[in-house]
Amino acid sequence: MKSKAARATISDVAKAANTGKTSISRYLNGEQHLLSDSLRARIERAIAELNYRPSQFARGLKRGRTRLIGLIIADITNPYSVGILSGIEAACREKGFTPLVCNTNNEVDQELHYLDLLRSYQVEGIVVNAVGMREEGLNRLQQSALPMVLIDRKIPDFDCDVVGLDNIQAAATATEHLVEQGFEAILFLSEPLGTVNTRQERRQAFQDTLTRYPGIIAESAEVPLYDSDILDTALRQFHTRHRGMRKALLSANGALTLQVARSLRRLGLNWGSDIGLLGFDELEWAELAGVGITTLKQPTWQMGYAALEQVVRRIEGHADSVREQVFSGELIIRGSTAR
Amino acid sequence: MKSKAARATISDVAKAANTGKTSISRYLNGEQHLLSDSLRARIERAIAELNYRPSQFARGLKRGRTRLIGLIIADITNPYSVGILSGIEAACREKGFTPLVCNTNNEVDQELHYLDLLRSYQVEGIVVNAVGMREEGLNRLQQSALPMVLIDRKIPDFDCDVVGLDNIQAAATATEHLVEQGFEAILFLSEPLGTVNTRQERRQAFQDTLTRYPGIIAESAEVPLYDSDILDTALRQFHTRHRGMRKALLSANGALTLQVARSLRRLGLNWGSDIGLLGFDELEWAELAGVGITTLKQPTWQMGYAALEQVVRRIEGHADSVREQVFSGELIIRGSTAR
DNA sequence: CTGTTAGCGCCTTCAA
DNA sequence: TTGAAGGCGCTAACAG
Repeated sequence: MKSKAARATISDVAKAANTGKTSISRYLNGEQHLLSDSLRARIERAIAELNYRPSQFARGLKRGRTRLIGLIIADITNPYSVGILSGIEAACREKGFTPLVCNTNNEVDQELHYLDLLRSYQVEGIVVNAVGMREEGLNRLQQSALPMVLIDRKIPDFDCDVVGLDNIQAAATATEHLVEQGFEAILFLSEPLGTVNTRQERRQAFQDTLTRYPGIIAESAEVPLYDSDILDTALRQFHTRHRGMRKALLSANGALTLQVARSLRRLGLNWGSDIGLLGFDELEWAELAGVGITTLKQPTWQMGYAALEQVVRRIEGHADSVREQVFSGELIIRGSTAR
Repeated sequence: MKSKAARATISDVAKAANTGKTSISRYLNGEQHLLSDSLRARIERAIAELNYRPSQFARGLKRGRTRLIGLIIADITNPYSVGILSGIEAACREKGFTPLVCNTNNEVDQELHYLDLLRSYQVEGIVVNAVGMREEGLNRLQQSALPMVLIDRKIPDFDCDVVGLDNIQAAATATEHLVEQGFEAILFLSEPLGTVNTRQERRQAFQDTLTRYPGIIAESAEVPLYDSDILDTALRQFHTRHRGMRKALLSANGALTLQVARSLRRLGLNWGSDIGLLGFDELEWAELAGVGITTLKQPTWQMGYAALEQVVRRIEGHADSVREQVFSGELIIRGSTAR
């Protein structure tokens, strides 16, 4: 009975199977057809007996293949990110990779720290869910010639595979729904646009759509996520400015929708009756909040899965031109946009 | 401008700094005081120029210290887990470890799969939110005398550090709150108890507490998380069985609370007015759901942090007897338990 | 203070 | 069909 902590090595197995390391290595690497039946049987027994597992570290060192994939997630707390993560995880499992999850907590220096970290662990590829990420970190990424896929948003001036939502279509769908429901003034709410293409595209599509409906008032505001005063003020003013009209809010992401709902509560406004509300990103509690909140659901799991597939494709040497995969959103209608 | 993919190695740096590898290694490992100023300066320059980062793989191979910690999370989708993860992450960052996150999706074989995986990456310790670790997994774990800390629940017949909630106190607090609010019949809802000590303890404490209030009806039910029929039936029957009484539900975890709220919606019952509702685990949307849902909040972040601290302590050789760390819950009162 | 050397566990020629 | 030998990048004696 081997009770010492020392992990069995390939040599131990070789000895136990009464053969050389090479054969063990072959056995481990799918070249079993090269081995005689008896040898293979011996090897199998030895491995089982010693409870042997090859060291990924030694392997990685030797072949440069670590089977590790780095994930940079801006905010693990965000349900959007969790959906993505979940899809990536599943895909990793299927493809034989292991994700190294890094939560940057929306902080730039964490981001830099983690980029170094991922490099030092020699990840074979990176998936970046850039929600909230800023320029500096992204620039840093460009330098490493590592297979990389962006999720949700692009990096300005940097060609790279992207997996994201069809923002134009989604925002148009959402806006048109509000129009159909008879809202006369609509406020588009987003976190500060910055250089985030996702936010820009959504707002642009919102505005473009409403130019086709000249009777309808289109406004937009940029609000920081965690400043409730600013948000309260924006909403209150919008509400009083258009007294007597049917008004609606269009929130550009799920985290923001939560804040908006809280703000409406504070202001004593009810979505559905006093004001319309539609938010990007599905929320598990959307149906439970008052009369329900209409959402535009992103297929996050699929997007995560697709992103990982794409990095793996790159890792395996696919050198096609940059690929942009775009998924469709789905409108889930609830009470907050009822007539 | 070095644009080739080849990462710089310690030898490259040595060459560039016109010295030997040893000095570089010393520089990297905090033995800088052993180096002359000029040499140190040369090394610094070389490292910066080559953008060199030591390979954790080579290091791990050599020293057996991978600085990797495995996390086994039962369900990454659960906000509880996310809170834990977040605390672990922060602690890892502080202590210089990197988490390898594995989501078992509540499946026992995933758990086994990941245990092997973590072993092959030679993690130095693991933190486990166990799903159903039995015999097989246990044996493997015990053999590999790997530092390990459990979160939330224990594993039957397995001595191991644990970090969890003070279930007795928490359940008592919750139950007493319901009593104080004048509820006359209370239904304790939990996923099937199985061998999960957490669930058992909560229910036990619920029952024990109510024996002190003989006038109050105590019932309990075990419902699978994703079978809405069973849940609907349980709730409907409980409701009709005690017509005319003030009734309340006590849900044993956050994921379940969500299902309960949905079920109440389907049944047309309003929490707060038709029936009381109190759930373990804080929910970000708790205040937005109708009149609000009273919750018993667990300090998840702190629990994750503490768990990681404990593994690290073990990794560093602390051989104290098994340690059980227990955190207090906090009751957050909202409309669902109002008089 | 600095450099040389011998592996860590594994894969990969190359030779038998 | 099998095995021996060398080296991946790094650290840790051991010498200078």
